[in-house]
Amino acid sequence: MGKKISIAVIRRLPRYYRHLSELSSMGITKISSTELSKKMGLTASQVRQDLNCFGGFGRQGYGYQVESLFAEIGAILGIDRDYRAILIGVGNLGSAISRYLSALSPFFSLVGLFDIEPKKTKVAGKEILGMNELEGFCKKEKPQIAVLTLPPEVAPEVADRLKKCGIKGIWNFSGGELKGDVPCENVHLADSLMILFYQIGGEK
Amino acid sequence: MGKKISIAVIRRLPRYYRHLSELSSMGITKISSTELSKKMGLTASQVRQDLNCFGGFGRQGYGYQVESLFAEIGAILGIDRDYRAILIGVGNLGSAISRYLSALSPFFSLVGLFDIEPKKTKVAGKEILGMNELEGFCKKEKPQIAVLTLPPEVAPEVADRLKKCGIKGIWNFSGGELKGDVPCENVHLADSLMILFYQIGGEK
DNA sequence: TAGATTGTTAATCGATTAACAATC
DNA sequence: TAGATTGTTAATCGATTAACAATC
Repeated sequence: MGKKISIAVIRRLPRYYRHLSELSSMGITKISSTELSKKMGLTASQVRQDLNCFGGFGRQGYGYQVESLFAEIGAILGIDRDYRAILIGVGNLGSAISRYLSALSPFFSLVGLFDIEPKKTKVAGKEILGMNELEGFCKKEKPQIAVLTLPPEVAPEVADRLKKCGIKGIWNFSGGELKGDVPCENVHLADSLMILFYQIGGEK
Repeated sequence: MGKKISIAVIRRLPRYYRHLSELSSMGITKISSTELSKKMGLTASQVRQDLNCFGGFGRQGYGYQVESLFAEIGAILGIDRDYRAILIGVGNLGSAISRYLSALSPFFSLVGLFDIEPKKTKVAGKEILGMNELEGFCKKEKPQIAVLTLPPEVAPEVADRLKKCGIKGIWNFSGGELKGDVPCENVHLADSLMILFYQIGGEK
């Protein structure tokens, strides 16, 4: 019904969320689009356009209430709901991300860890299951999110299995690209590092 | 002199690099803009526009030579040069990234690890130095890149010190935003996860 | 009321797509 | 040569910025 929200706007939402959180913890209760835009390195116009995609959160002649805007953006992003996730590929990166996610509890629950070779040692207090247990586990535990910290060669195949398991979103660290209709956020570390190389290289 | 390359194009370069690498390892020697665009989910026009920002790499009536295009893009990104880096903040994520970077050797050298509390245990075969040794170390070892895997509160202050140490680029995992003129690539894990939440929430 | 600042429409800018002449 | 496909210019689309009327 309403006009579609562009991906560019969505990608700015977590930044708004972060800056509003900071303002809030500094005890600031109201902010104008101009002040917020300066803090964030945007134009005031853009701030107002962005926020108005979702509704009139401000008050003319006054500005925006920090606390309520923060809550609104959190709700739009869907921070509040309780997410359940599994992680597949418990190598170096997988272990680190596991601990990172475990620390987000109770808003976020990492309910299972999987690896091609199940290990005796626990990570983030959880045992590591073998890939053959994936389908059974998902049937029982119903995670919505799968974190892929595994090699790019196997990512597409695992993604297919996950789709059949009812996974609703993939956080992909594999470095490969996943096609298919399951929503996916890619964290391409190698790409990011290459872009840094380019930037260092100079503007040419 | 030539027209400036847009950031949108730059961000696609690592993807081209990745796909060309794959084609190359499959033994494919030539590819047309149409074929490459299909593989990557772009338009053929865009592929030609992108590549032409840097020069006429193709041949009319034929297409692009996979191997040489791969090499060209690598050179544009600056993959070849030998980078030296330090990493600051050897927690879970820092340890994992250290090991990731160590595996890139010899094209990339992680020469030093730092933490507020220097530890006895080595990570990725390297000892962990205290922050007071930062300036001296940089003077001697001349790293160009600093990887920040530390809390957002301290990131700006550390970034300032790094600038004075002659650091040319920052790979920032802190979750905070760095202002200043040192080129910086941000890996915002929390932001990425929130965007996944939004996508799962549905299109509205 | 007067001043401030939003919400929203219009103008501008830049990036993507389409078209086609050049040429291998 | 005829066919294919690039390089490049022109057209379109979408996102950002500017402007201003609405209103707190």
